[in-house]
Amino acid sequence: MGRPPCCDKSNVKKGLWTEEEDAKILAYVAIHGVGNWSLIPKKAGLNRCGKSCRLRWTNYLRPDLKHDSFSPQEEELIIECHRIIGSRWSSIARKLPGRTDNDVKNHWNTKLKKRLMKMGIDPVTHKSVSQVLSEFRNISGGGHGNGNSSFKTELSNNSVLTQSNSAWEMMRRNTTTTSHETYYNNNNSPMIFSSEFQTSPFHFSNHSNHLLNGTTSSCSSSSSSASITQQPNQGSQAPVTTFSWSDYLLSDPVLPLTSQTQVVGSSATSNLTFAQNEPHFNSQAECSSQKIDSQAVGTCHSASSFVDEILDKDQEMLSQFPQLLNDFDY
DNA sequence: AAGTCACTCAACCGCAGGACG
DNA sequence: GCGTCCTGCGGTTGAGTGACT
Repeated sequence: MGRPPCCDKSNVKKGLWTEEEDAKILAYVAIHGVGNWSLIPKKAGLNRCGKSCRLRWTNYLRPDLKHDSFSPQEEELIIECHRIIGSRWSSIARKLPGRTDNDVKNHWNTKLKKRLMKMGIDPVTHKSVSQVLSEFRNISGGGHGNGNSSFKTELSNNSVLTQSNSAWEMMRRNTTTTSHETYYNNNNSPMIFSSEFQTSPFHFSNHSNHLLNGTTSSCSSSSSSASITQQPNQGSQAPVTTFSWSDYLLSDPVLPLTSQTQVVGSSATSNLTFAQNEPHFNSQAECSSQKIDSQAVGTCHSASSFVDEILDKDQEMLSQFPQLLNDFDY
């Protein structure tokens, strides 16, 4: 037995709103404020579903909304947030004053997604197409020939995102603090996250400008705009371990921490700057988001061999199928 | 000028979760 | 604990519009 409809849909108007209807809502809200949207249509004299009224208000009539086009800074923030947390539009919209989740979602679907595709970046994973294809080939080929198939599967399943989601929620809950929060993955690696990202201006890298200008950078360097800061060596080399996808799921924060991987928001200039204390981390231009993600979720050193393999296969594919990327059609 | 296509964006839909009695 | 109501959310749809043929 399904839930009853919120209103009698046969007797309510649907479709575009008229100026008169807008005026009624605005007049009602100006006097009574928002709340209990199911009653507002009746009280405001509207033949609309309450849900529709709420949507009209939140997406269009709210006085704090911007109705101009998205700025390059806003676009960059959307792309970066999407890379981190995926299609959680309401969370992304909260980073953009005056924008609604609907605005952000529409802008992503109509502009930003296509822009990334044109640049050869998979808009879902934010990895280069060649990387995605390479991973797909490894997965569909059963991962034979190496011992890291579980790790590959993990990558394709966005467990990085799983962690980042948790980071994001933490960020959302701490809108005023500038302290660093720490949480842990299943390797018991503390991940330090700066909630300052909440309020600070966005940091633009050269790559960001490439994104915004629609120019194409090399695939292997084009998929992340997060600044990668190499920190000085901080202790011993990370141990080499065997990965499985579950190793990258966020664990209960109350579990003890033993290892040292950190994702740190830089305190001064950048909201989305990740720093690694992994001693072998390198931030060369060839470092793809794959590499960044790998390191963000575990021990860089352990992941790097896999990443190197990916990049090698990338080169191999390019040499074998030079037209592949140019001809790739979404 | 007319028809077609592609794009944008407002609006809808259904589900999930919280609040409350 | 359960049912109901309300709100929030993400995915999807379709009307409107401009570009193109």
